[in-house]
Amino acid sequence: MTSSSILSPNLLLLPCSCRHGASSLKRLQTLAPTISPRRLSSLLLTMKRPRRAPPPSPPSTPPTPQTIHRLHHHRRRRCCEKPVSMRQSLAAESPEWVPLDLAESELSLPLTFPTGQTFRWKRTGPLRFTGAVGPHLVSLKHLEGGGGVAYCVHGNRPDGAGARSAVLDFLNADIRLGEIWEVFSASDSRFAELARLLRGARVLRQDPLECLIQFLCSSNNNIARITKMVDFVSSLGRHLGSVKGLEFYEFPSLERLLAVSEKEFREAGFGYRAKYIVGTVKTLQSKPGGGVEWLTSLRGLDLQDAIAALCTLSGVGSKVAACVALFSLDQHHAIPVDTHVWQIATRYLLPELAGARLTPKLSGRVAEAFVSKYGKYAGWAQTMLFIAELPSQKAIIPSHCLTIQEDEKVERIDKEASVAE
DNA sequence: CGGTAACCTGGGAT
DNA sequence: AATCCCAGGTTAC
Repeated sequence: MTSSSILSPNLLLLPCSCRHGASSLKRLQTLAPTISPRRLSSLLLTMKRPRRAPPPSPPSTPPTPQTIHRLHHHRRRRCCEKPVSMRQSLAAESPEWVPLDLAESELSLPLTFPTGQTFRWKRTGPLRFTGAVGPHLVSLKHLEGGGGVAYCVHGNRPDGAGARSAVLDFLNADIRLGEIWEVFSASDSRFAELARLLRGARVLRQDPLECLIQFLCSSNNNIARITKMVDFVSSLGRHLGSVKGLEFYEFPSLERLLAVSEKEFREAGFGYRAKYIVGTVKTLQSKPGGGVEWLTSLRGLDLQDAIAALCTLSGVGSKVAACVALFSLDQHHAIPVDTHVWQIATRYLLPELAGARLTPKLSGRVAEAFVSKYGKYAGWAQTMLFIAELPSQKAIIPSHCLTIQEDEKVERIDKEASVAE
């Protein structure tokens, strides 16, 4: 989301070159292949790691590959399920809703799903969203009276028993939002004010391949078309069912994606991103042990190494890499810096840079500033601040909390114009 | 090395 | 109606 989409029409005079970043890492690697990835990343990504905090390692969610995860679920605890006949009769019209043990303050669906983290979940009710979690077709909804969130599994899959833990894993349920926000709020009064309004805005823990392909589609693109493209990719996967007239699919495997040509992606409207996807899929497939395994292994790396590794993939620059790292690789202090985050940062974190244009180097400084202010969960803080600026949240955010207020637009334009002269 | 134009496409503004 | 601008950027000069 760039400033203009938020601020709308009269920012036409803003220089658009601010989003023309050079990417660098990949190019450097081709120019200087002898330099190690670690060295490269330190050259390009000045992002600091939190000072004392060791990487978080939630006890109940080890970095197990998703595939093993599924097999695991497949094998256990089938005895606890209801008889198949009963489940079948129930599922068609009135699915069985099971409460998740998550307080309202820990998960707000409208503040989590339609906020640009994933394009695969669809709104299937006022307070209800539906999507795939691995092989499970799941709906989530808020219970009435602030009773938290419940889920249901559609389609009577035989391994439905694994759905609950898969959903909790996907929701990053081991991370206590209340606790980390408390820390942010203590040192940041603006955060504290927004936090009250945006209670329950979480960072998801998506499947890495699924996340990567989605954000590969996102570059220099708009939400509507990204969604269309992601829908196309999804339709290559196994059909899981339909809810409220919407079709849902398991995300296609790497092997399935490998079978799609650049031409096919282009014809499906991917534009130049077709090349990126085909290239990335091919590179992944060539990794020893398999691309999925390789991606998952990035969960265990330091942030800078994970980013550097992702940036070796075609079409992945620092922004996409940070999104994948934050939304799927447990890199809680990854900061996806776009022009919008830039606006927030130059106003609240780095006022001395106000007016400058966003370059890769400065984007590194922004990330650094977020991490030194918010610590090991800086990415979560950034996500909440980002959500606050979304047009869809405007209604619930008082204007004095917004980075750029209505009456400032004119001033900004004037400033830009005078700079240009 | 740091800055810039080019890249697909479709919707909305001028 | 034709044209320009823009969209959660990355790549190649």
